[in-house]
Amino acid sequence: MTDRPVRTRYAPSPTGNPHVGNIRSALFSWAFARARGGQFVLRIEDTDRNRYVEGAVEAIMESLRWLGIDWDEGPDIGGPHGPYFQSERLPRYREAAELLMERGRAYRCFCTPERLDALRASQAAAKQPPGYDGLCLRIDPAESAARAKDEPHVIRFAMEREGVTVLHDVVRGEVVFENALQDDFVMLKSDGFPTYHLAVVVDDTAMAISHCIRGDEWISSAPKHIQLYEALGWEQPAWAHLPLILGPDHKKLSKRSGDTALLDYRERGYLPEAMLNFLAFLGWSLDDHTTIISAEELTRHFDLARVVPNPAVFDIERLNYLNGHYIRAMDEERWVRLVAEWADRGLPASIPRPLDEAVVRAAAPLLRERVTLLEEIPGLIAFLFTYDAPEYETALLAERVGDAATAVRVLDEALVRLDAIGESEWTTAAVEAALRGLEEPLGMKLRKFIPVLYVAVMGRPTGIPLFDSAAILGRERTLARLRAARARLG
RNA sequence: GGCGCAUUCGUCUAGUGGCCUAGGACACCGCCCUCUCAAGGCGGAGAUCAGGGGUUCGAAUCCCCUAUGCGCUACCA
Repeated sequence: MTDRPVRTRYAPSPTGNPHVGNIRSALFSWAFARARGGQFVLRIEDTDRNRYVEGAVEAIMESLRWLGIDWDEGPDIGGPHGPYFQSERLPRYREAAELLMERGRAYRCFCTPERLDALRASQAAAKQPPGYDGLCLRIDPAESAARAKDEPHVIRFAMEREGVTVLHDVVRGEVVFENALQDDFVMLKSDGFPTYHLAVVVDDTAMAISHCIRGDEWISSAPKHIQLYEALGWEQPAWAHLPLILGPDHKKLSKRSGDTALLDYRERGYLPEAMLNFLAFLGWSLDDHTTIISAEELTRHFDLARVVPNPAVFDIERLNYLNGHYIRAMDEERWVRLVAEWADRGLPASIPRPLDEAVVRAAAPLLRERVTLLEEIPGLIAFLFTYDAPEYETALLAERVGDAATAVRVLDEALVRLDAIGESEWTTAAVEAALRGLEEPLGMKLRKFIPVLYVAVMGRPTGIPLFDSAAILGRERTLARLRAARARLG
């Protein structure tokens, strides 16, 4: 079962933007294949024409690429087991269905959706377990074939009803299912498309998938797949059902329990390595202390044996921490590029483009320790790109020092000292020296009065370091802002 | 309702009979550092291992029962 070469796959349906839970499954499948020197396949399960969403395939590939998950075979690059769209593999499913009919393990069902609905309703009313009642199973094969010519029908799999079906799961061990409780599920729909159950078995076999790694929501249908493998006489892959990822409400992560599309996180300024690191430890661990891991290390050490069985809550705080960590860890050039990109994207249109590269470059190192999400960048440096300080409440000037009179003294003294610095000597060090010199005459610590100047210069009492900011702004703009603040106080 | 899975600090987890008076990380609190805010350093609080029975010299680790949570129960995946 596991002595085959390792081949795993990620097989999403193109029904929208992939969610983080889904991508986590892709990540584990990929990491496992890479760790074992195997292959990773991307297959698109587009068997439900009603739920197909335009652009979803592109979004799936974009999501994987963003995290650096690469595939060896797939819809875009082809491969020896193509095609990789299930909608293009219809004959294979029909072939399998027919083989099963010949073997007496499948039958046509002519029941209408209405009858099925009514059946379910009456079963529910009678507190009976829902399931097909086998009406069409009793139709004579000859009659069935005749009716099939012009009557819409599906093909159902005849589940074994005696005994039990045992799932040997890599993460959960042995799971036993009572066959008497099973249902003759539809495997080929009336439109000729297969349902997931048939398609996954046919394709995983055709594509030589060695490990079926998927979310835990699939575990209840595992007996369907196992019986299909047995009826077809094919070798099962090793099974691994991954724990679900829960939202803050402790329910399976979905649209209603918060935003979950992977790419949304990119838009908000999360780094791919932070997301990958975060996802890697949702349901898996390397050892008793590692919390930071790179894609390279993950693909070297990942092992299904260390996947835990219990569901994990998606903790955004942890993701935020990791994002900050990777921002601080990246090399200087990349950081400058990111600052430029996000500033350009988020700064008001009133600021002329292209943005002053020297300012961006000077501000970048000041931003590094203060940014958690890239989207915070514009707000922190907008004041560097305008002549005047951003709008602010005048009262803010005096807030930290207690009273307006003190704020006035601070501004007056600062103006005198700063004004004494010549245009050519205007540097961070000079500004710092001048302002530190204020402690004496003002009779208070720098930390006590400096918030006044922060507000005057950047419109807020907090932000990137003031001395550097003043240096970047230049003598004229800095003095103008201090004078403007002084004027506000009368 | 039925079936299935799960249950260690608020959260992610370590732990496979003695190394556990349960370790790490995020978040939280305090101190230090400090031009604000952060970042960083140091320290703290936080889990009677869901509850109850067993087995054993000894259990978070093995067995049984209960509770709770979640998942599935479609011609969706």
